[in-house]
Amino acid sequence: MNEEKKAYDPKEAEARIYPEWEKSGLFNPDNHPKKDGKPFVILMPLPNVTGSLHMGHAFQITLTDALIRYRRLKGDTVAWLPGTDHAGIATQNVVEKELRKEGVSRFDLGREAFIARVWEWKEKYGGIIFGQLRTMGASCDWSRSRFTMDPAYAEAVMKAFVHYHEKGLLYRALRTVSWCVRCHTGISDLEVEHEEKDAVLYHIQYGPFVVATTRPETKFGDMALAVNPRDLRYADHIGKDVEIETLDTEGSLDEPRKKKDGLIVVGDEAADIAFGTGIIKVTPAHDIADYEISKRHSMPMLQVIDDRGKMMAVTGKYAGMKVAEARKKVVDDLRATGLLVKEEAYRHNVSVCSRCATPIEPLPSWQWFLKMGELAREAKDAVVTGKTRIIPENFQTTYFAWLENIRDWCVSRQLWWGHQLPVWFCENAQEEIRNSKKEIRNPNGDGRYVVALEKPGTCPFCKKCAMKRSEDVLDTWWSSALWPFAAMPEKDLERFYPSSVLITARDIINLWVGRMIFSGLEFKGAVPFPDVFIHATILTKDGRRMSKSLGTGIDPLTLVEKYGADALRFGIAWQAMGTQDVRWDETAVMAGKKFANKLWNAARFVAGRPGTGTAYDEAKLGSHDALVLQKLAAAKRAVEESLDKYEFGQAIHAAYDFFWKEYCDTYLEAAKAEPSSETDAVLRAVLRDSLMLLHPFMPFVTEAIWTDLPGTDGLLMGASW
RNA sequence: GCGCCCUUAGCUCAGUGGUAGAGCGUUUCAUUGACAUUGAAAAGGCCGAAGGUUCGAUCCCUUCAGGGCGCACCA
Repeated sequence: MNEEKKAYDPKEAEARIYPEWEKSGLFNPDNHPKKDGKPFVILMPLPNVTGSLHMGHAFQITLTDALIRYRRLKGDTVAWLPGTDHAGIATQNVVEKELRKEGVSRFDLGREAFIARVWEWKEKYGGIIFGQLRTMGASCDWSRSRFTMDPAYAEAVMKAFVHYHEKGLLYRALRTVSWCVRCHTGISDLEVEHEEKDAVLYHIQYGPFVVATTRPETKFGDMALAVNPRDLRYADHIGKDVEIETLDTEGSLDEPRKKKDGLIVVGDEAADIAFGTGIIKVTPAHDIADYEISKRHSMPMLQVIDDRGKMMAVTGKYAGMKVAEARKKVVDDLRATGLLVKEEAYRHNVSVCSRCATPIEPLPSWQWFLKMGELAREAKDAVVTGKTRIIPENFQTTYFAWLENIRDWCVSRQLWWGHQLPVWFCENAQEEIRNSKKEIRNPNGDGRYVVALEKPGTCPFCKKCAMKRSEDVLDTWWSSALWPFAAMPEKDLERFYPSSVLITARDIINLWVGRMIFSGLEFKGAVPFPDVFIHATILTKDGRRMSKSLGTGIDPLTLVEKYGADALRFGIAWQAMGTQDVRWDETAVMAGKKFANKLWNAARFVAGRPGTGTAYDEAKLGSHDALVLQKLAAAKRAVEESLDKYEFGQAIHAAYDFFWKEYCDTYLEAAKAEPSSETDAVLRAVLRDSLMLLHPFMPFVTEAIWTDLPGTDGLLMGASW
């Protein structure tokens, strides 16, 4: 320690110490002196390869590393397993955006070249976040890092697909699904978000009835009208055709005309007597609820909007218009022909793509679905029976709500970046479809395919074609669901599965945690972790969400630059009290910087005392000495108890209070007044233990002091609690 | 719409069935002595509102107000 340096210099220490830790090999449990302890394993929630460190990561890394370092000191065999997620849609979007700047689309490049481009991008930027995690002091076992598209990982992904297919849980179907016209893919229910927006509820004349709808432009795909069977106003019409007047799609855009048509009236509980006029126009191709009604009544469907969000040929003169434009025109024409009865201002939830916020366009398409019934039941049971605890408990509600209303998981995506499905189609069958007159939008719409890890040698259907691989890829969450075990060597699997606790954010409880739970049960016969700790979300000081697009984000790296990594970690842990959202307060980080300095200077004082090299004799202790030792023991207990309950804030408050008040302000001052060699020895011993108490939260400064403290050898991170 | 959570000092948050706590901020005093990134002290709160239970409530119950979140196929 440099005697002349009165202030702690985090930059110098951090730059020096992290490489020392890495060089020591202690991050890897196999090199750790305590490699035969009880395994303590944490799976890192996979950052996207598109990612760079944000406050959410910083929060999670701080808490996880605190626990990891604590358990390592306590003598467990600790493994914190890092990795990155290929993040299908997110990454594809980023690279497409980059291409757009060059004036090219992915279609200009073609699939192969585009994927090569994404890989290039991944190689260049995919590891950036790991460097940032190092800056934060994360003590991960980098030697065990995995990427969800590593060859071994890809193999596990493919095997899981084949497994579910053989078990009859995976099937292919033509369904109206949530579709993003911008990302150009179907997405799952969990990737749909709802935004409250102002809209207009149009009341439209349908023969003798009036129907209220927010989407008049889909009327060309109407297959029926639905009323509630208990609705006395309409009950007599159920099962009957009604003649209606509707817009004529022929002719010129300038001359709106009416024509006669017929629609059947069905009785269905989905129709809410109290809403609108109580009548639904059933448009199975463009509304998921309507699709479900259509299934119950065996109706056909007619697609009128295409996968780019444009009106299709069947809409005649409206063909080619974008949805918004078509809506406006259709409303004008309805008004001109007298079919528009009323317009009503209406505030409702609009479904948007969670990736790009584009309004969802429900469309019929061929997709693969994983049957959720049995898997969901098992996933629920795991939490009900306590095999996995969700902490805090009230997040169980989120989990159960999802599992109880769950629909089959749409796992296929019409993207290029991702795990291509191990599905092989008969080319001749596809050719037939292309030549047939039937309107089948997806050329994969034929049943002649094989699900297999390897491409079949001969086509079992036509015996001559080469067979063509499905162009779809898997939902990115399919591969992350396998994270607790995929591509893990057998030797590691024995020790590291199941892991000890998962520390993650609440927005992926269902997207990720739930899916890991049923995948773990399915493939390993055991839940992947006994505890799931859901940490708080960090908000801005005025209570808004931190978001890049709103410009409300705070960059943790800037804070590290300004105050040091320990200070940031301190500030985060200090505020991690309950699980209530945290309104970010930078003064806690400043307090952390001051505290690091306090530690540093206390150590300088102790180093300057003559008697610190020896052990103290308990018999010779004075009352101050005994008291500080007693307070230390209490603080130690408080830290242990708090960390065992994932109460990080409470833990660091206890350590802070002890060190600043009891040790520095009280004991150290008393030691100045009545110096003795026993006191010097106690000063040293208590400092040593304090460093250990604080190391999980402030690893750099404690390590820096430890190295120079008499009576310690090796690194603090490898020491014993 | 249903469900969950929050409301305590100027700010961000702890906390307990029985004189209210921390960090930061504010005020006063101390200064070459580990640290001014300091020490000592002080000011500052009818613990969101109204009822109820209780000998007693900031804490338990009910209702209300404000804020947040989750879920939902109201067209």
